[in-house]
Amino acid sequence: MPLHGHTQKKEVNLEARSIELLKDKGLSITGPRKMILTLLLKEHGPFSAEDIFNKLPKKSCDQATVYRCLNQFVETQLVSTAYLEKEMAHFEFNDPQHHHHHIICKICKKIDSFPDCILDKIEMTLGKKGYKDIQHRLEFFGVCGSCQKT
Amino acid sequence: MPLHGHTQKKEVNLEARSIELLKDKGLSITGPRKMILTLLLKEHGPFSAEDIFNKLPKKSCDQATVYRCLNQFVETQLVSTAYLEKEMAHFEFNDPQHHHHHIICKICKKIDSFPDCILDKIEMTLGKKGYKDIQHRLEFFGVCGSCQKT
DNA sequence: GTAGCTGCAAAACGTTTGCATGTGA
DNA sequence: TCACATGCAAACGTTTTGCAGCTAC
Repeated sequence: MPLHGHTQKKEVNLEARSIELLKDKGLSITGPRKMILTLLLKEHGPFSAEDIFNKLPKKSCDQATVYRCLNQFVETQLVSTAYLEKEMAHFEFNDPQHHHHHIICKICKKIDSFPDCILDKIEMTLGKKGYKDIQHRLEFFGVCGSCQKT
Repeated sequence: MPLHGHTQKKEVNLEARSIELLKDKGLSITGPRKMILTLLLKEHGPFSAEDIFNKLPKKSCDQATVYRCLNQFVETQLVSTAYLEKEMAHFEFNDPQHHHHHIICKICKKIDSFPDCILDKIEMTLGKKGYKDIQHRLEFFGVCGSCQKT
C-alpha cells in the first residue's frame, strides 16, 4: 500500500475515533469538535488554545468555539491542561494509560515528554492526611542541549 | 513581656529583615517594597497579586506597583511563583532552605504545604539527557477533609 | 421540534506599559 | 541632583459571555 493511502487511512481512523470519544462523553458530533479532537489525537501537544486555532484549516471555526470546546473536553476529561509558561493554559489529549510529564526549554520553549512518575508515594501520604481525589501537576524547566551551544 | 509587645517586636524584626533583603539585592528601600516583602515574610502564602494588594493597608499603594514590585522580587529571586488555579500567578517568599510543594483543596481552595520532594532523581535523569539549569513546578490538588463532609 | 452548538462582538480578567510626578540615596 | 519608583489611566493578550441564528439528533 502506498504511503499516501496509508496516511489517509490513519486520518480517517483518527476522525472515527474522535467521533466515538465524543459519543462516549455524551457530546454531540459537530464540525469544530471533531476537528479539534482529531487534531489532539494526531499531534501530541500540549498546545495553547491559539496554537490549536491556528492549526485548524482557516475559517473552519471561531476562536470562542475553540475555547468552549476545549473547556468541555477538559470537563469530560477527554483533554488535560498544563500551565507551562506564564499563565497560559496548554491542552493535550488525555490518555489515562500514558500519564506523563513535560520538560520545557527555558530558551526555545521546546516541549519534551517523559513517562517517569514517582509521585504515587506522595499522593498516598496526602491520602493519609485526609485528602481525597488527589491529582498533581508537574512540569520541569531547563535549558536544552542545543540552546546551550548558542 | 506582654504578648502585644512581643508581637510588635516581631513585626519590627520582619521589617528590618525585609530592608536588609532589599539592600542585599540592590533594590532601593521604598514604602511599597517594604510593606509587600514584610507581608510575605509574615504570612506564608502563596498569594495572588490581588490577595497581596488587599492585605496591604488601604490606599497604601497602587495595584500596578504591587505587580512591579512582585516582578522585581521574582527577578531577584526573593520571591517565587506558583501557578495554582487557572492561569493566575501566586507569590510567596522564596526561602531556598525550605523547598516545598502545595496541595490545594479543589473545593475550598485552601492551600497547605509540605516539604517532601523526591524529584532529584528525575532532575538527574534529565541532566543526563542534556538539560541544564533544571527547575520544577509541582502542585497537588485534592478534596480536603472538611470539604468531604459537606 | 428542540436542546444545544456556533459566530460575532463586546466584555471581563489579570497583567503590563507610557508618561508625568515624586522620592530615595 | 538624578536615577529610579510611583500613581494613574490606558492598553494588552487571553479567555468568557450575551445573543441571535443555525444544526444535530
